[in-house]
Amino acid sequence: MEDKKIRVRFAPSPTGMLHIGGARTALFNWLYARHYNGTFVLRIEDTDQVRSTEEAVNVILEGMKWLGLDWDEGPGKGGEYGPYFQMQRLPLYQEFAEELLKDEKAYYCYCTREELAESREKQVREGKNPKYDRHCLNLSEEEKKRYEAEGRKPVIRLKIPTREIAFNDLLRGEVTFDGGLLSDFVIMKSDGIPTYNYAVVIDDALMKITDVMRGDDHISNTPKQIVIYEALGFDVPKFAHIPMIMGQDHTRLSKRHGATSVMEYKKMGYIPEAVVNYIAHLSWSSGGEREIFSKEELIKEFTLDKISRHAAVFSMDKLNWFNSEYLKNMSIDSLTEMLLPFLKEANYIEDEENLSPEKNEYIKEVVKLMQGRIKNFAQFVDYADYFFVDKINIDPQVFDSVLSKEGVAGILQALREKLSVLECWDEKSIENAVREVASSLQIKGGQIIHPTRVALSGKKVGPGLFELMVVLGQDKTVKRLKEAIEKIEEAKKIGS
RNA sequence: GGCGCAAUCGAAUAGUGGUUAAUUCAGCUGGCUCUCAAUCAGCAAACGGGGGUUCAAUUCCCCCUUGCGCCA
Repeated sequence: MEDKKIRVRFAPSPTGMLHIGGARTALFNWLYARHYNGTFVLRIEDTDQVRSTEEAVNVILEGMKWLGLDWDEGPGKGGEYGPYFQMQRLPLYQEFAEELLKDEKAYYCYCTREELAESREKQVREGKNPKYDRHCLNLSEEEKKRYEAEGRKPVIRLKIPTREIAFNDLLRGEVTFDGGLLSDFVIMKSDGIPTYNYAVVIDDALMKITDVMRGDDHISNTPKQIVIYEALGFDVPKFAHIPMIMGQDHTRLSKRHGATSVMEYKKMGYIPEAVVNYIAHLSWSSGGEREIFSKEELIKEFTLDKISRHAAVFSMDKLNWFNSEYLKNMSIDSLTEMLLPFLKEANYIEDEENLSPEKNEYIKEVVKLMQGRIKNFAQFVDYADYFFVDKINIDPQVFDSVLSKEGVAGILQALREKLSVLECWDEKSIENAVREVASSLQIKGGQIIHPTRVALSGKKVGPGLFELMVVLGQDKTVKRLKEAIEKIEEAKKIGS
C-alpha cells in the first residue's frame, strides 16, 4: 500500500475569501501531489447553507488559478469520484447514515435544544465534563413515534466507543485521545444536512484520499473522524497536520491584520509566484540557505520532513522582500505588461489594449526608473504618479520643508531659463546644465537638485534627477519649474 | 473548564549529546550617491523555567509556564 498513488485534496468552505492560511494549505497539498506525481482534488464544502455563496466559490477558484494551483479533479474539471460539491452529495451521506443506524453504530436523537442545555448544565454543576447523556440511545419504537407525533425532527448521533483512539500523524508522531471523553456527536442534522466531521469522512473515503493534509486546528477533530472511518469499514488515510499561520500579534490571521485574502494581494500588485514562494516558506524550508524558488523547484524540494511543527507568523516585510526580488529579476517588457492594468485602474492611461507605441515606450522608460524602487505595483502607481498626471500634487509638508526655503524661487528660475534653451535633452547635457547653474549661483548641487525634484515630482524621494528629467521631457520639466515658482510666489503673498 | 498541539534572535527558518548556535527579512552604523531604492561592509539580537538521564544537554525524558487550537 506504500506505493499506492497519492491522492490529496483541498476542501475549502465557500463562506468568504480564499485566505492566506487556506492558500498555504492548498499549496502544500498541491506541492505534495506534484512532487509524488499524485492527484490533487479540489472539493467544495458548501453544507453551511447560511454562509455559503456561489460568489465565494468563484472567488476561491479564481484565487487558486491566480496562484497557479491547478487541480486534477474538482469544479470545472470533473473526475470519477464526483460530484465535488457536498450539497450535490446529500444522498451519499444519507445512505451511509442509514448503514450506521442499521448496524446500531448511530442512533436517532430527538432531544431539543433546551433539553440538551439542561442536561449540560446539570453535568457542569456536578463538576463533570459535559457530553451528550445518551438519553435517546435506546428509545423504543413507541417512544420515537411519540416524539415524532410531537413534531420533533430527529438528528442522527454517532455512538462513540469508550476506548483509546490514536493515529500516527505524519508530522507529529502518535497522537492519542481518550474516546470516553468524546460526546456522541451529531452526524446528520434534522434537515438532512451532514455535519462537517461526518461529511468530510464520507467524501475523503469515497474520493479515495490517501493523505489528509490540513491545518492543525483539525487535530482534535481527527479522533471523531477515525471512529466514522472504522464504523464504516473504510481505510483510514494518513494524516499530516500542518501548523497554522498567525498574524503579527500571534493570534489567528483575520481582517484585523490587513490583507488576508489572496486576491487582495493581486489587487495590491504582488506577483503570484512571489506570494507562492513566500507562503511556501511558512512552516516549511528547503533546509538550505536559498529562499527563492520557482514553482518547479518547490515541487522538487517539497517533502513533509521539511515542515516544522509550530505556527508561523505572517510577515508583510518578508513578502515585500520576496516580491521585490521577483520584480528586480523581471524583464522590462513583462513588468510593463503586468503593470498596465494598474495604470488603467488609476486612470493614468486610457486603454491598455491599444496603447500607442510612443506611450508604451514612455511607460517602459518609467518602469526602468522604478524597478528596484518598488515593492508592488500599487506602490508604483503611488510613486510614479507624476509621470502620468498633468497637475502634480505637492504635499504641503514637503512644500514647506523644501520649496518655501529662502532663495528657492530664484534658483528654480535660473534653472528654468537655462533648461528652456537647452539644445540637447539627454542625461549628460542636463546634468552639465544643472551643475553650471549651481556653480554660477555658488551653491552646492544638492541645493538645486532637491527643490527641483520636488518641483517636478512633488516628492522628496525618487529616481536620479537627471534621468527623471530625461523621461519627463523638456517641455514638462520647464512647465513644472514655472508652476513651482508661481506656487512659491503665491505662498509668499499669502504668508506676508 | 476538559482534551490536544507547540516552544531557537523582533519575524521566518537552520542546526548539534561537546559549535564562536548559522542564514534570510526587519532594525541599527558606515561606504557609494542629488534623495530614496538598490548594492557593499559591519553591528546588535535567541535556545521559556525547573527537575532528571549523562562526563556533558539548546538537543533525550518528565513537570510547570506560555501561546494556539478543538469541544463545551
